[in-house]
Amino acid sequence: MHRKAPLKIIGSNAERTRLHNRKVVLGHLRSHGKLGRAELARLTGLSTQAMSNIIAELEGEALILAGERQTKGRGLPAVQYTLNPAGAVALGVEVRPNAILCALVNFLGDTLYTKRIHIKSSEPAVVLPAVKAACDEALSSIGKNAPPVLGAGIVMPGPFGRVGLTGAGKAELVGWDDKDPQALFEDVLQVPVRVENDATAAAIAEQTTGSATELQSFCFVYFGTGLGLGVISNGEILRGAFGNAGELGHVVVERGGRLCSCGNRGCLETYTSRMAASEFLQKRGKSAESQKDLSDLLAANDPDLEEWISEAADPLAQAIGTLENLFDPEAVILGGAMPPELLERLIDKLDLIDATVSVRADRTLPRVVRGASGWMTAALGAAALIIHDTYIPSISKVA
Amino acid sequence: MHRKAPLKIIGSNAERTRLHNRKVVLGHLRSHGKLGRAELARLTGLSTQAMSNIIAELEGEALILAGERQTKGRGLPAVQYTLNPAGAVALGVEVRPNAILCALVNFLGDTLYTKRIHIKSSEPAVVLPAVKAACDEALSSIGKNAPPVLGAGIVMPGPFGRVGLTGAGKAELVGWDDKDPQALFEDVLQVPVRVENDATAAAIAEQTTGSATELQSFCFVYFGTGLGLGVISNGEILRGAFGNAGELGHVVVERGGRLCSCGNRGCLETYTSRMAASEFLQKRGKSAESQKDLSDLLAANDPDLEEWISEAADPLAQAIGTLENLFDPEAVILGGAMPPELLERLIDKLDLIDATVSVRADRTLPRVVRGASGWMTAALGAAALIIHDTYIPSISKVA
DNA sequence: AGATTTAATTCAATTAAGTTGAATATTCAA
DNA sequence: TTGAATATTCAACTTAATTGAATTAAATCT
Repeated sequence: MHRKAPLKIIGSNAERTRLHNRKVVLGHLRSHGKLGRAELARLTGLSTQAMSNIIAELEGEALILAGERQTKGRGLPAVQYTLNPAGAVALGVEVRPNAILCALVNFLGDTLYTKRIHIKSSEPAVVLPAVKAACDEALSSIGKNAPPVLGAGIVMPGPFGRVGLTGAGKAELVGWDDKDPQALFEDVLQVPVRVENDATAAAIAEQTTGSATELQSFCFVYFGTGLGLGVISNGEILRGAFGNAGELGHVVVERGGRLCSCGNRGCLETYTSRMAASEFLQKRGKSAESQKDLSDLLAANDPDLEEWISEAADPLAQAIGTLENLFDPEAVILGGAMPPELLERLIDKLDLIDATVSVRADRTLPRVVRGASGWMTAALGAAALIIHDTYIPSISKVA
Repeated sequence: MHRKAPLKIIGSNAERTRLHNRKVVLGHLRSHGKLGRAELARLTGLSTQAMSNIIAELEGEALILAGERQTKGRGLPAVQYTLNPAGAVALGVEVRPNAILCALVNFLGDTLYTKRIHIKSSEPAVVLPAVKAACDEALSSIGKNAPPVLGAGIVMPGPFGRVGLTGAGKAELVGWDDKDPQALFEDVLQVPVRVENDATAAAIAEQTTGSATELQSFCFVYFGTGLGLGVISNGEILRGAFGNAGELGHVVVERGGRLCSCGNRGCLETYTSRMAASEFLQKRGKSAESQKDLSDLLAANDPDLEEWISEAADPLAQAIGTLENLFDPEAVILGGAMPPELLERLIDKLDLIDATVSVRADRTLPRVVRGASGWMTAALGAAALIIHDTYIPSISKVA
């Protein structure tokens, strides 16, 4: 993940074809809810016979469930298949300098279990066993005959690799510098592991269970410690060459503006982020370290918080304009570790740029919508990422 | 292209598998130059026998050429295969309001023919026959027993669809509003057609024959009428939901800055673009409408042009920082319809932001490099896009 | 109500394109 | 000169698709 692996382009054979087709079927079932074999055959461009075989295989593994026959006009009513929520589970873990957040989700991405564990050090020797224990507990929470574990998604603070953007107010993990987190976690957990950044994971959660289930292209602005961005474009995750794409917090919105901890001036995250809010409020003698603090202030119509929101909205609106022009998303979603009401207020205050490629006559969605938020967002997203991988073939899309 | 087509995710069968594998083989041959069957089998994860069959097929179609056996240590020396430059050709067309630029390239993307044709109107009824005639002439220029034509890439001014970013100094084509250019061109030319925006096409040209042949992820800043951006991320073209991604010219770099024709203030293209340069120089009583004018002024060390370059470099540097943080590319490439020397000067003047995710200890490439430039860039890129499609499977990448 | 049409699904046979293992050719190294 | 290493081909086999005919059940027609 943090080293640049020259991407291997490989050939296909019968086995990989079947694997691909299984994913294609699961993906269609996810987005349509329920479908019959014949309909699936049409959607996928495969023969009904092939579809029957694939369906039989998936049903045999309990990944899908046969439902009632549904009559739709003439002809034999089609047996409707749906994803089996209990067909599989996935683990999600967010590693922070002083805590581990662990989540378990079912095959639809719905939350089954969450837990927060305090850690004294973020070194691998401490983190790895703690994560192992947390995952074991999560799995035992759902009883003995648990469904297969598809894997574990791990969220760690980026950016990855030795980049000139460290100490940027980032919650750095010590002791992980020259380690390969994926290999280490895979070794300890004994399931397939994927490591991602928080914003991307949260974006996938949004697509799996949140407000982006219908979207193929969107930008997810993630309020974490800093300000991250997860981009899904035509169904694909945008990672960049080194997995560091989406460093929205350090996009300059004001030349020569506020000094940022990264050394530059005018970074978005000095205006619009949890950190920016708490610093602003601290100057007014108010503490707003936790989400609850912010919620309370907002509920009390605190004028200082209102003032911060107004102040933060402009740079954010400008940045959103940039995202629209560069990524041409269907919508921009705001989420993460901020109280939902605060995000709503922020969205209300946005004075969006009125000429970007996203200003279209035929829009159905608002340009900016609120997404899922809360402290577990990233961990749940990490788990959703694993589910996502079982739906999304790394393949043949046809316009 | 300009309507949002819900992307179809389809299954695979034996036929599609072979098609995929052919592309995989061609792609490896393109990036490695020459390879033997066994090596190709290893790279693609296929059996040597399967590779032999695929190679035989491709050789039969004259898309690849068998070369000398090459000894590499022990064992039977492997027959080296290369792409056959004369194996196929592709057409590229750029449609502008008053001209059509037509190009023909060989299977490696090398230029075989270029031509500029003046048109009186940009309406379909005028453009379509003119393009047809231009393409016919291009093809007849290479003689009677010409290789197969893979298709035609068409570059037309974006943005596509009815967006709120029109009249943005854009060279608009009249009469194309509710038309489907792809279908129209396919109908007239009788070959597969792809429609793209100029910046993306130019980016692909850069990857096929320019300075990005080794890159999987890069941003191509295209100086056209305005300022465009083509993004290739992990080998995939970033298009956005409606094909309008990369509208770099209207990214705001200065809040409340210069008034742009789009109605906003502070758009990058009001500072850094051909338009901006000619306006600047016009105020100083100098004309710089053509590339030649700019070349001449630069050769003469014109102080006004130097001043413009200095002035244009800062906003551009800031925008490049944004691109780095959002896309995490291997490099940012500057190219398009600007004299190469001017691009060099501009790059020299760039005072890049010194803390972005692209600032890495282990960089091998400069953060910003100059790419191909010239008036034909977009048309050649359109043709390169067709070549690109025959190399790039829409598929299974494995990290 | 009974016949006909339509659509979903399965059955049986076929086919495309891969894999596997043995055989052959060519070179390097001892 | 002989044996090991590597590339390639030959022949047999396997996987997972396709095709066309048969079966089932609902909707519509007479």
